[in-house]
Amino acid sequence: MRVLLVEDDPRIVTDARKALIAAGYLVETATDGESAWFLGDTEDYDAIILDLGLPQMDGLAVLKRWRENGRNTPVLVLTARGTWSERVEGIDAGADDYLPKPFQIEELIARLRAVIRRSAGRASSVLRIGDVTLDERQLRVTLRGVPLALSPLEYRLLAYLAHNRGRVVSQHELLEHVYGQDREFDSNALEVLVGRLRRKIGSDLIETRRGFGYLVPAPAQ
Amino acid sequence: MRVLLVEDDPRIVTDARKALIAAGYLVETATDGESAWFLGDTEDYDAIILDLGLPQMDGLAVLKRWRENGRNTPVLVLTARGTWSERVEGIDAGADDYLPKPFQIEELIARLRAVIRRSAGRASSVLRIGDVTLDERQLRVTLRGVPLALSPLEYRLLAYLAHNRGRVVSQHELLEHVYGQDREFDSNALEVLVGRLRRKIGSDLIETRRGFGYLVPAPAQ
DNA sequence: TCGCCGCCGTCAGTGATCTGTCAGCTTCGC
DNA sequence: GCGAAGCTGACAGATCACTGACGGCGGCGA
Repeated sequence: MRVLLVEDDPRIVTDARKALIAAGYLVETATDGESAWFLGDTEDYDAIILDLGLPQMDGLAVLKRWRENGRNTPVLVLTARGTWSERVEGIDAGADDYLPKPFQIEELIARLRAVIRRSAGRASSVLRIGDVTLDERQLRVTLRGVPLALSPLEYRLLAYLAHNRGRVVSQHELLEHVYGQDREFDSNALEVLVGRLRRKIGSDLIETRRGFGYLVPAPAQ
Repeated sequence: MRVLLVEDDPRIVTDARKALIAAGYLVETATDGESAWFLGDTEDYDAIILDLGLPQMDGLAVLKRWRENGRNTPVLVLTARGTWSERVEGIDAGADDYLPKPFQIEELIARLRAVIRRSAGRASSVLRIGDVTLDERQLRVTLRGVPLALSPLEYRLLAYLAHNRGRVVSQHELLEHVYGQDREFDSNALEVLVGRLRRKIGSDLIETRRGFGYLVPAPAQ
């Protein structure tokens, strides 16, 4: 975990740095707004600890510029200024958490952990099967980067097979999971569906195990 | 954005409710712990504002029971009790933020915005979606810099989709968060609303995932 | 109090898409 | 080579979402 500490008070820098390193973080520091902005904009940190009272460029301005540039590195704001309007501004500028000075170093570290943990929860789940990418949040399927238009049933079929990659899935099981409970077996609807899906994603991704079901092979190791 | 306000002081309820509605939120209220717990456990809110001093069941107990049931709706805790230990208890019970009484209504709203934003993993309170800018602080929506006049429902719809950018949101979920408890499922009101919103913001911002719902695509990386 | 206006739900029509069925064909295992 | 299993193209009914029109309702100013 790599952390940028932006603070101009040397005493706080020394103390916080020591504690952060002891807590297992890789710490880099900036002591003025200009260099803080540059580092935060060009380097990739897991979190930034930002003091609002800075020489050269106000911390709030730094934060706003990062956010305007689309940087969403989690930022923990430190401030001595306790009025509510300042706090509102800090919050609205895009701070992820807020810690008034003076603070216990333990609380700083606890909040930093929390901020990083929250930001880690944002990762989206994307499955890759050969040339096909399946983004479950966006319900988006791409083939070599080209978006595919799958129907709801086709999507569900693919998603189920992808989740059970490396295992042969029976037609019966597929019917249950793709269509739900009330499904008749005396139809070839599923076979038709598989065919339509194959035409879109490439016919080699889904293998047929005659008499048993279908299979998306596990990646070769 | 749908918010549950749990508070027994009628004065605060009235004031806060008015301000929250003016800020574009869909507000539902509970005045005692029992009903608060029930609503928070059964309905889906984007955030909950919870007063700790409540009749029937202590706010802290309510919060703990939600968390024990796996509910992780962001909770903003209000309390008159300002001691350090109470605050720690609130945080330990699973509060996402903490606001001591008395408070300015502006700070309440700013913190609410922040809590919702963080739960969505978003950094800034100004959302940009293509040519459209949504400033939640000012309740302003612009298209290429030109202010747009959105109705309350259109605003809530856009805000909810924008907050859930990159995720497909079902019609059912949208009805809940835009219309609240008194929602009807056998109507195409939502489709009409989407159509009206699209006419104002441009028809390509909100994608339809037939059979699944709507989506504001994540920014291209 | 009246009338205007904006908001918003309803409804019906439309086009597009989805999907089950069927018939005929291919493939596979034996 | 045979039969069963699976595949495919064509078709049509069902479903879904979009749109324009209409009108009820409430707020607001005269």
